[in-house]
Amino acid sequence: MSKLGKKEFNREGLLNQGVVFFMNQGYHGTGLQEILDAVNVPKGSFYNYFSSKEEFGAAVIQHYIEPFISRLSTHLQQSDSDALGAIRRYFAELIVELEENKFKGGCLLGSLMGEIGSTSDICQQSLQSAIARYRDLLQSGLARAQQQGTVRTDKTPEEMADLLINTWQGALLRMQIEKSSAPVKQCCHDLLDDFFIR
Amino acid sequence: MSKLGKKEFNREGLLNQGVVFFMNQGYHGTGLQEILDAVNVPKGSFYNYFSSKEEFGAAVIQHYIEPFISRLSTHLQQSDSDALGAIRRYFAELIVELEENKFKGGCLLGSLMGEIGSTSDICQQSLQSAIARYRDLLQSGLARAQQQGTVRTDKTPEEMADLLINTWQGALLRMQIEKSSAPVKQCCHDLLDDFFIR
DNA sequence: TTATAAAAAACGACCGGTCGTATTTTTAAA
DNA sequence: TTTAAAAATACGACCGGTCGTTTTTTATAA
Repeated sequence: MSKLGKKEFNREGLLNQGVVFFMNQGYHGTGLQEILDAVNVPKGSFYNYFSSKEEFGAAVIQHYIEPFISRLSTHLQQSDSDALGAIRRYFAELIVELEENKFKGGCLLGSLMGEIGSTSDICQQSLQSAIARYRDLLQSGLARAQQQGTVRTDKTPEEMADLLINTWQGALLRMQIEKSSAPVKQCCHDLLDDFFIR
Repeated sequence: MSKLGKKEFNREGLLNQGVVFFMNQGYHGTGLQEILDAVNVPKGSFYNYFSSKEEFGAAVIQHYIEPFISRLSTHLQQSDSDALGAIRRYFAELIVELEENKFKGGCLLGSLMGEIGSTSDICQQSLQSAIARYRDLLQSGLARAQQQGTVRTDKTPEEMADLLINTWQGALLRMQIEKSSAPVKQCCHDLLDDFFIR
Protein backbone atom coordinates (compact mmCIF):
# COMPACT_ATOMS: atom_id res chain seq x y z
CA MET A 1 0.00 0.00 0.00
CA SER A 2 1.25 3.45 -0.85
CA LYS A 3 2.51 5.71 1.86
CA LEU A 4 -0.16 8.32 1.52
CA GLY A 5 -2.76 5.62 1.15
CA LYS A 6 -1.74 4.06 4.43
CA LYS A 7 -1.84 7.37 6.18
CA GLU A 8 -5.41 7.94 5.04
CA PHE A 9 -6.24 4.36 6.00
CA ASN A 10 -4.93 4.84 9.52
CA ARG A 11 -6.69 8.15 9.86
CA GLU A 12 -9.98 6.58 8.88
CA GLY A 13 -9.39 3.74 11.30
CA LEU A 14 -8.74 6.14 14.14
CA LEU A 15 -11.92 8.05 13.36
CA ASN A 16 -13.98 4.86 13.14
CA GLN A 17 -12.69 3.56 16.45
CA GLY A 18 -13.09 7.01 17.94
CA VAL A 19 -16.78 6.83 17.15
CA VAL A 20 -17.08 3.40 18.74
CA PHE A 21 -15.20 4.21 21.94
CA PHE A 22 -16.65 7.67 22.44
CA MET A 23 -20.13 6.21 22.00
CA ASN A 24 -19.58 3.42 24.49
CA GLN A 25 -17.41 5.12 27.10
CA GLY A 26 -17.72 8.83 26.48
CA TYR A 27 -15.02 11.34 25.64
CA HIS A 28 -13.24 11.60 28.98
CA GLY A 29 -13.86 7.92 29.64
CA THR A 30 -11.85 6.92 26.61
CA GLY A 31 -8.07 7.11 26.53
CA LEU A 32 -6.18 7.66 23.31
CA GLN A 33 -4.31 4.45 24.03
CA GLU A 34 -7.44 2.35 23.64
CA ILE A 35 -8.20 3.83 20.25
CA LEU A 36 -4.60 3.55 19.12
CA ASP A 37 -4.36 -0.08 20.17
CA ALA A 38 -7.54 -0.89 18.28
CA VAL A 39 -6.03 0.30 15.01
CA ASN A 40 -2.41 -0.64 15.76
CA VAL A 41 -1.07 2.86 15.60
CA PRO A 42 1.75 3.76 17.99
CA LYS A 43 1.01 6.39 20.55
CA GLY A 44 3.74 8.67 19.33
CA SER A 45 2.19 8.66 15.88
CA PHE A 46 -1.15 9.99 16.95
CA TYR A 47 -0.02 13.58 16.68
CA ASN A 48 0.97 13.01 13.09
CA TYR A 49 -2.74 12.57 12.38
CA PHE A 50 -4.39 14.99 14.80
CA SER A 51 -3.02 17.92 16.74
CA SER A 52 -4.82 17.06 19.98
CA LYS A 53 -7.48 14.86 21.50
CA GLU A 54 -9.90 17.74 21.37
CA GLU A 55 -9.43 18.28 17.64
CA PHE A 56 -9.68 14.55 17.16
CA GLY A 57 -13.00 14.65 18.97
CA ALA A 58 -14.27 17.37 16.67
CA ALA A 59 -13.20 15.31 13.66
CA VAL A 60 -14.89 12.21 15.06
CA ILE A 61 -18.14 14.15 15.34
CA GLN A 62 -18.04 15.13 11.68
CA HIS A 63 -17.05 11.62 10.71
CA TYR A 64 -19.98 10.23 12.68
CA ILE A 65 -22.75 12.34 11.17
CA GLU A 66 -21.76 11.73 7.55
CA PRO A 67 -23.42 8.33 7.06
CA PHE A 68 -26.64 9.53 8.66
CA ILE A 69 -26.87 12.48 6.32
CA SER A 70 -26.17 10.41 3.24
CA ARG A 71 -28.67 7.73 4.29
CA LEU A 72 -31.45 10.19 4.94
CA SER A 73 -30.56 11.91 1.71
CA THR A 74 -30.80 8.62 -0.16
CA HIS A 75 -34.22 7.88 1.31
CA LEU A 76 -35.48 11.31 0.33
CA GLN A 77 -34.24 10.87 -3.22
CA GLN A 78 -35.54 7.33 -3.63
CA SER A 79 -39.11 8.24 -2.83
CA ASP A 80 -39.28 11.88 -3.76
CA SER A 81 -43.04 11.76 -4.25
CA ASP A 82 -43.55 10.83 -0.60
CA ALA A 83 -41.13 12.75 1.57
CA LEU A 84 -42.96 11.94 4.78
CA GLY A 85 -42.83 8.24 3.95
CA ALA A 86 -39.11 8.54 3.27
CA ILE A 87 -38.53 10.12 6.66
CA ARG A 88 -40.68 7.45 8.32
CA ARG A 89 -38.75 4.66 6.63
CA TYR A 90 -35.41 6.25 7.46
CA PHE A 91 -36.14 6.35 11.17
CA ALA A 92 -37.71 2.88 11.10
CA GLU A 93 -34.44 1.65 9.65
CA LEU A 94 -32.48 3.29 12.45
CA ILE A 95 -34.73 1.69 15.06
CA VAL A 96 -34.09 -1.76 13.62
CA GLU A 97 -30.36 -1.22 13.93
CA LEU A 98 -30.66 0.10 17.46
CA GLU A 99 -32.52 -3.06 18.42
CA GLU A 100 -29.86 -5.19 16.76
CA ASN A 101 -27.24 -3.41 18.84
CA LYS A 102 -29.23 -4.14 22.00
CA PHE A 103 -29.50 -0.39 22.71
CA LYS A 104 -25.83 -0.16 23.64
CA GLY A 105 -24.93 3.15 22.06
CA GLY A 106 -27.48 5.83 21.37
CA CYS A 107 -26.31 8.83 19.40
CA LEU A 108 -22.79 10.15 19.67
CA LEU A 109 -24.00 13.71 19.19
CA GLY A 110 -26.42 13.50 22.09
CA SER A 111 -23.85 11.97 24.41
CA LEU A 112 -21.13 14.45 23.56
CA MET A 113 -23.48 17.43 23.75
CA GLY A 114 -24.08 16.58 27.38
CA GLU A 115 -20.53 15.67 28.25
CA ILE A 116 -18.37 18.29 26.53
CA GLY A 117 -20.87 20.53 24.78
CA SER A 118 -20.26 23.28 27.29
CA THR A 119 -16.57 22.83 27.99
CA SER A 120 -14.85 22.31 24.65
CA ASP A 121 -15.30 25.16 22.20
CA ILE A 122 -13.88 23.16 19.32
CA CYS A 123 -16.20 20.20 19.87
CA GLN A 124 -19.12 22.51 20.51
CA GLN A 125 -18.63 24.09 17.10
CA SER A 126 -18.33 20.70 15.49
CA LEU A 127 -21.54 19.57 17.18
CA GLN A 128 -23.29 22.73 16.05
CA SER A 129 -22.37 22.27 12.43
CA ALA A 130 -23.10 18.54 12.43
CA ILE A 131 -26.57 19.06 13.82
CA ALA A 132 -27.22 22.04 11.60
CA ARG A 133 -26.43 19.99 8.50
CA TYR A 134 -28.65 17.19 9.69
CA ARG A 135 -31.45 19.58 10.58
CA ASP A 136 -31.30 21.35 7.23
CA LEU A 137 -31.69 18.08 5.39
CA LEU A 138 -34.60 17.01 7.55
CA GLN A 139 -36.14 20.42 7.14
CA SER A 140 -36.00 20.22 3.36
CA GLY A 141 -37.71 16.83 3.50
CA LEU A 142 -40.47 18.16 5.72
CA ALA A 143 -40.94 21.16 3.46
CA ARG A 144 -41.50 18.89 0.49
CA ALA A 145 -43.91 16.80 2.55
CA GLN A 146 -45.85 19.97 3.18
CA GLN A 147 -46.01 20.67 -0.55
CA GLN A 148 -47.21 17.12 -1.05
CA GLY A 149 -49.98 17.70 1.46
CA THR A 150 -48.92 15.01 3.92
CA VAL A 151 -47.69 17.33 6.68
CA ARG A 152 -49.45 20.24 8.38
CA THR A 153 -48.52 23.66 7.09
CA ASP A 154 -49.24 25.77 10.15
CA LYS A 155 -45.80 25.00 11.50
CA THR A 156 -42.54 25.80 9.75
CA PRO A 157 -40.42 22.89 8.48
CA GLU A 158 -37.58 24.23 10.61
CA GLU A 159 -39.63 24.09 13.79
CA MET A 160 -40.72 20.54 13.10
CA ALA A 161 -37.23 19.41 12.12
CA ASP A 162 -35.84 20.82 15.37
CA LEU A 163 -38.57 19.21 17.40
CA LEU A 164 -38.03 15.85 15.74
CA ILE A 165 -34.28 15.96 16.26
CA ASN A 166 -34.56 17.02 19.89
CA THR A 167 -37.21 14.45 20.75
CA TRP A 168 -35.24 11.78 18.94
CA GLN A 169 -32.14 12.64 20.97
CA GLY A 170 -34.04 12.53 24.23
CA ALA A 171 -35.68 9.26 23.27
CA LEU A 172 -32.29 7.75 22.47
CA LEU A 173 -31.05 8.63 25.94
CA ARG A 174 -34.14 7.06 27.49
CA MET A 175 -33.71 3.99 25.32
CA GLN A 176 -30.22 3.47 26.65
CA ILE A 177 -31.15 3.31 30.30
CA GLU A 178 -34.49 1.57 29.80
CA LYS A 179 -32.92 -0.94 27.44
CA SER A 180 -36.01 -0.75 25.29
CA SER A 181 -36.87 0.64 21.88
CA ALA A 182 -40.23 1.86 23.17
CA PRO A 183 -39.07 5.47 23.58
CA VAL A 184 -37.76 5.84 20.04
CA LYS A 185 -40.77 4.06 18.56
CA GLN A 186 -43.08 6.31 20.50
CA CYS A 187 -41.11 9.36 19.39
CA CYS A 188 -41.61 8.49 15.72
CA HIS A 189 -45.25 7.57 16.19
CA ASP A 190 -46.21 10.64 18.19
CA LEU A 191 -44.54 13.07 15.83
CA LEU A 192 -44.60 11.48 12.37
CA ASP A 193 -47.98 9.75 12.66
CA ASP A 194 -49.80 12.37 14.71
CA PHE A 195 -48.36 15.77 15.53
CA PHE A 196 -46.92 16.51 12.11
CA ILE A 197 -50.08 15.35 10.35
CA ARG A 198 -53.09 17.49 9.54
CA MET B 1 -21.77 21.98 65.48
CA SER B 2 -22.25 18.44 66.65
CA LYS B 3 -20.13 15.73 65.15
CA LEU B 4 -23.00 13.84 63.61
CA GLY B 5 -24.30 17.11 62.30
CA LYS B 6 -20.99 17.79 60.67
CA LYS B 7 -20.96 14.43 59.00
CA GLU B 8 -24.34 15.07 57.42
CA PHE B 9 -23.18 18.57 56.54
CA ASN B 10 -20.12 17.26 54.76
CA ARG B 11 -22.11 14.60 52.99
CA GLU B 12 -24.57 17.16 51.72
CA GLY B 13 -21.74 19.40 50.61
CA LEU B 14 -20.14 16.59 48.65
CA LEU B 15 -23.42 15.80 46.94
CA ASN B 16 -24.07 19.44 46.12
CA GLN B 17 -20.63 19.94 44.63
CA GLY B 18 -20.93 16.61 42.86
CA VAL B 19 -24.00 17.92 41.06
CA VAL B 20 -22.17 21.09 40.05
CA PHE B 21 -19.00 19.42 38.79
CA PHE B 22 -20.69 16.50 37.07
CA MET B 23 -23.00 18.92 35.30
CA ASN B 24 -20.19 21.17 34.12
CA GLN B 25 -17.46 18.66 33.38
CA GLY B 26 -19.14 15.30 33.22
CA TYR B 27 -18.52 12.21 35.36
CA HIS B 28 -15.18 11.10 33.96
CA GLY B 29 -14.12 14.68 33.48
CA THR B 30 -14.37 15.36 37.19
CA GLY B 31 -11.82 14.11 39.69
CA LEU B 32 -12.76 13.39 43.26
CA GLN B 33 -10.08 15.81 44.37
CA GLU B 34 -11.88 18.75 42.81
CA ILE B 35 -15.06 17.96 44.68
CA LEU B 36 -13.21 17.28 47.92
CA ASP B 37 -11.30 20.55 47.70
CA ALA B 38 -14.52 22.46 47.11
CA VAL B 39 -15.97 21.26 50.41
CA ASN B 40 -12.67 20.97 52.33
CA VAL B 41 -12.91 17.26 52.92
CA PRO B 42 -9.66 15.26 52.92
CA LYS B 43 -9.17 12.59 50.31
CA GLY B 44 -9.03 9.78 52.82
CA SER B 45 -12.36 10.78 54.33
CA PHE B 46 -14.31 10.43 51.12
CA TYR B 47 -14.64 6.70 51.56
CA ASN B 48 -16.20 7.18 54.95
CA TYR B 49 -19.08 8.86 53.15
CA PHE B 50 -19.27 6.82 49.97
CA SER B 51 -17.81 3.47 49.06
CA SER B 52 -16.67 4.44 45.59
CA LYS B 53 -16.90 7.15 42.97
CA GLU B 54 -19.53 5.11 41.18
CA GLU B 55 -21.80 4.86 44.23
CA PHE B 56 -21.22 8.53 44.83
CA GLY B 57 -22.40 9.20 41.29
CA ALA B 58 -25.56 7.22 41.92
CA ALA B 59 -26.19 9.21 45.11
CA VAL B 60 -25.57 12.49 43.29
CA ILE B 61 -28.23 11.54 40.76
CA GLN B 62 -30.83 10.99 43.47
CA HIS B 63 -29.75 14.15 45.23
CA TYR B 64 -30.12 16.09 41.99
CA ILE B 65 -33.66 15.04 41.12
CA GLU B 66 -35.14 15.74 44.55
CA PRO B 67 -35.63 19.51 44.22
CA PHE B 68 -37.22 19.11 40.79
CA ILE B 69 -39.73 16.63 42.11
CA SER B 70 -40.64 18.74 45.11
CA ARG B 71 -40.94 21.88 43.00
CA LEU B 72 -43.20 20.27 40.43
CA SER B 73 -45.17 18.72 43.27
CA THR B 74 -45.60 22.13 44.88
CA HIS B 75 -46.85 23.66 41.65
CA LEU B 76 -49.36 20.86 41.21
CA GLN B 77 -50.64 21.33 44.75
CA GLN B 78 -50.80 25.10 44.60
CA SER B 79 -53.10 25.16 41.58
CA ASP B 80 -54.86 21.86 41.81
CA SER B 81 -57.81 23.11 39.76
CA ASP B 82 -55.53 23.73 36.77
CA ALA B 83 -52.97 20.96 36.48
CA LEU B 84 -51.95 21.92 32.96
CA GLY B 85 -51.34 25.48 34.07
CA ALA B 86 -49.23 24.20 36.95
CA ILE B 87 -47.08 22.17 34.58
CA ARG B 88 -46.76 25.14 32.23
CA ARG B 89 -45.68 27.43 35.06
CA TYR B 90 -43.25 24.86 36.40
CA PHE B 91 -41.39 24.59 33.12
CA ALA B 92 -41.56 28.34 32.53
CA GLU B 93 -39.83 28.73 35.87
CA LEU B 94 -37.10 26.32 34.86
CA ILE B 95 -36.55 28.17 31.60
CA VAL B 96 -36.03 31.44 33.48
CA GLU B 97 -33.35 29.83 35.59
CA LEU B 98 -31.66 28.27 32.59
CA GLU B 99 -31.46 31.71 31.01
CA GLU B 100 -30.04 33.16 34.20
CA ASN B 101 -27.37 30.49 34.15
CA LYS B 102 -26.50 31.39 30.56
CA PHE B 103 -27.30 27.84 29.44
CA LYS B 104 -24.18 26.46 31.08
CA GLY B 105 -25.51 23.22 32.50
CA GLY B 106 -28.50 21.47 31.07
CA CYS B 107 -29.83 18.49 32.98
CA LEU B 108 -27.55 16.20 34.92
CA LEU B 109 -29.73 13.22 34.11
CA GLY B 110 -29.50 13.79 30.38
CA SER B 111 -25.75 14.26 30.46
CA LEU B 112 -25.09 11.20 32.59
CA MET B 113 -27.48 9.03 30.60
CA GLY B 114 -25.31 9.61 27.58
CA GLU B 115 -21.97 9.38 29.32
CA ILE B 116 -22.31 6.46 31.72
CA GLY B 117 -25.87 5.21 31.19
CA SER B 118 -24.59 2.15 29.38
CA THR B 119 -21.39 1.46 31.31
CA SER B 120 -22.21 1.81 35.01
CA ASP B 121 -24.93 -0.51 36.25
CA ILE B 122 -25.23 1.31 39.56
CA CYS B 123 -25.67 4.71 37.96
CA GLN B 124 -27.96 3.29 35.33
CA GLN B 125 -30.29 2.01 38.04
CA SER B 126 -30.16 5.34 39.83
CA LEU B 127 -30.98 7.14 36.59
CA GLN B 128 -33.85 4.76 35.97
CA SER B 129 -35.43 5.34 39.34
CA ALA B 130 -34.87 9.09 39.28
CA ILE B 131 -36.55 9.44 35.92
CA ALA B 132 -39.33 7.04 36.87
CA ARG B 133 -40.17 9.09 39.94
CA TYR B 134 -40.18 12.29 37.90
CA ARG B 135 -42.27 10.71 35.17
CA ASP B 136 -44.83 9.35 37.62
CA LEU B 137 -45.35 12.78 39.10
CA LEU B 138 -45.71 14.40 35.70
CA GLN B 139 -48.05 11.61 34.65
CA SER B 140 -50.33 12.19 37.63
CA GLY B 141 -50.48 15.88 36.78
CA LEU B 142 -51.38 15.18 33.18
CA ALA B 143 -54.04 12.70 34.28
CA ARG B 144 -55.69 15.35 36.39
CA ALA B 145 -55.47 17.80 33.52
CA GLN B 146 -57.36 15.27 31.45
CA GLN B 147 -60.06 15.06 34.09
CA GLN B 148 -60.22 18.83 34.08
CA GLY B 149 -60.73 18.80 30.33
CA THR B 150 -57.61 20.78 29.44
CA VAL B 151 -55.64 17.93 27.90
CA ARG B 152 -56.60 15.47 25.16
CA THR B 153 -57.77 12.09 26.38
CA ASP B 154 -56.92 9.95 23.38
CA LYS B 155 -53.37 9.55 24.65
CA THR B 156 -52.42 8.06 27.98
CA PRO B 157 -50.91 10.34 30.61
CA GLU B 158 -47.91 8.03 30.70
CA GLU B 159 -47.27 8.41 27.00
CA MET B 160 -47.47 12.18 27.18
CA ALA B 161 -45.31 12.35 30.30
CA ASP B 162 -42.63 10.26 28.59
CA LEU B 163 -42.78 12.35 25.45
CA LEU B 164 -42.50 15.57 27.41
CA ILE B 165 -39.55 14.34 29.43
CA ASN B 166 -37.71 13.02 26.40
CA THR B 167 -38.29 16.12 24.31
CA TRP B 168 -37.30 18.29 27.25
CA GLN B 169 -34.05 16.38 27.63
CA GLY B 170 -33.25 16.66 23.95
CA ALA B 171 -34.10 20.35 23.96
CA LEU B 172 -31.77 20.92 26.93
CA LEU B 173 -28.91 19.35 25.01
CA ARG B 174 -29.63 21.56 22.01
CA MET B 175 -29.85 24.58 24.26
CA GLN B 176 -26.37 23.94 25.58
CA ILE B 177 -24.62 23.96 22.23
CA GLU B 178 -26.82 26.63 20.64
CA LYS B 179 -26.51 28.83 23.73
CA SER B 180 -30.14 29.74 23.34
CA SER B 181 -33.35 29.06 25.19
CA ALA B 182 -35.24 28.70 21.92
CA PRO B 183 -35.19 24.88 21.96
CA VAL B 184 -36.66 24.55 25.45
CA LYS B 185 -39.22 27.26 24.81
CA GLN B 186 -40.26 25.58 21.61
CA CYS B 187 -40.46 22.23 23.40
CA CYS B 188 -42.94 23.60 25.93
CA HIS B 189 -44.94 25.47 23.33
CA ASP B 190 -45.22 22.60 20.87
CA LEU B 191 -46.26 20.08 23.47
CA LEU B 192 -48.08 22.00 26.21
CA ASP B 193 -49.78 24.57 24.00
CA ASP B 194 -50.48 22.39 21.00
CA PHE B 195 -49.91 18.64 20.94
CA PHE B 196 -51.38 17.91 24.35
CA ILE B 197 -54.36 20.19 23.74
CA ARG B 198 -57.60 19.30 22.05
C1' DT C 1 23.71 13.87 2.56
C1' DT C 2 19.80 16.09 3.69
C1' DA C 3 14.94 16.61 4.72
C1' DT C 4 10.79 14.35 6.42
C1' DA C 5 7.92 11.48 8.53
C1' DA C 6 7.17 7.54 11.92
C1' DA C 7 7.76 5.68 16.24
C1' DA C 8 9.77 4.93 20.66
C1' DA C 9 10.72 6.77 25.01
C1' DA C 10 9.93 9.93 28.42
C1' DC C 11 7.36 13.71 30.64
C1' DG C 12 4.79 15.64 34.68
C1' DA C 13 0.19 15.66 36.18
C1' DC C 14 -3.47 13.35 37.72
C1' DC C 15 -6.53 9.27 38.38
C1' DG C 16 -9.38 6.30 41.90
C1' DG C 17 -8.34 3.99 45.80
C1' DT C 18 -5.69 2.20 50.09
C1' DC C 19 -2.73 2.53 53.93
C1' DG C 20 -1.52 3.14 58.87
C1' DT C 21 -2.47 6.02 62.41
C1' DA C 22 -4.63 9.60 65.26
C1' DT C 23 -8.75 11.10 67.09
C1' DT C 24 -13.32 10.78 68.48
C1' DT C 25 -17.62 8.49 69.60
C1' DT C 26 -20.14 4.62 71.25
C1' DT C 27 -20.69 0.64 74.02
C1' DA C 28 -20.29 -2.11 78.13
C1' DA C 29 -18.46 -3.28 82.39
C1' DA C 30 -17.50 -1.97 86.99
C1' DT D 1 -21.06 7.55 87.35
C1' DT D 2 -16.68 6.36 86.11
C1' DT D 3 -13.66 3.71 83.35
C1' DA D 4 -11.97 0.65 79.90
C1' DA D 5 -12.60 -1.53 75.57
C1' DA D 6 -14.19 -1.24 71.04
C1' DA D 7 -15.94 0.67 67.04
C1' DA D 8 -16.26 4.41 63.89
C1' DT D 9 -14.43 8.39 61.69
C1' DA D 10 -10.68 11.80 60.20
C1' DC D 11 -6.72 12.41 57.81
C1' DG D 12 -2.74 12.96 54.68
C1' DA D 13 0.76 10.41 52.56
C1' DC D 14 1.14 7.27 49.11
C1' DC D 15 0.00 3.21 45.84
C1' DG D 16 0.30 1.53 40.87
C1' DG D 17 -1.42 3.02 36.75
C1' DT D 18 -3.04 6.01 33.04
C1' DC D 19 -3.75 10.51 31.23
C1' DG D 20 -2.59 13.76 27.06
C1' DT D 21 1.43 15.66 25.27
C1' DT D 22 6.43 16.52 24.13
C1' DT D 23 11.02 15.29 23.07
C1' DT D 24 14.28 12.35 21.09
C1' DT D 25 15.55 8.85 18.24
C1' DT D 26 15.03 5.92 14.15
C1' DA D 27 13.71 4.89 9.54
C1' DT D 28 12.56 6.42 4.93
C1' DA D 29 12.76 9.05 0.72
C1' DA D 30 14.72 12.61 -2.13
